[in-house]
Amino acid sequence: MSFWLVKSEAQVYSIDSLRADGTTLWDGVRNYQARNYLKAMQPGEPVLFYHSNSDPLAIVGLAEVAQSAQPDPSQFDPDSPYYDPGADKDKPRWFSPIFRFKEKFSVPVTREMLLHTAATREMILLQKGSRLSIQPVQEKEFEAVLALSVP
DNA sequence: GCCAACGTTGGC
DNA sequence: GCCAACGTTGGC
Repeated sequence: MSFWLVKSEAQVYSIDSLRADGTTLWDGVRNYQARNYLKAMQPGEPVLFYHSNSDPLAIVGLAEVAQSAQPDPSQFDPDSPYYDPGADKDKPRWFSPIFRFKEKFSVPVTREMLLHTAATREMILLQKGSRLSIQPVQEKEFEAVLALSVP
């Protein structure tokens, strides 16, 4: 069982968008390391949902993997901003799991809180220059985030 | 708005 | 295969 964190800009796709949709195909990721993590995700695994480029910067809720990765359809769509002319239908380059909404935290777990908590201070999210939009999270970090989300 | 940290591209 | 130029991410 692995634990994950995904980043999303609140103005683009927020935890409220996910709650409204119920489930969503996580398309458009065009980074190989992130792609490898997406492919490793298994149904039922928990996914922390982080708002980047937002105020507050915070983990705002919890999702889970509803379905493991399938070829990302946007790579084949010339009208999509995520179109990849180098992608081959027989050998897709990019993959998308489906996430399911679980909960929106009543208390957003802010970057500030994470930095000031011993158990979360070392998260990849907080490392200087880390731009990975899909990250593995240690179990102890995951548990600490849930604890912080309880008022 | 700035800029550091990366990832990617393309000329050689 | 190197590396400079460029584009993007994302915190501040």
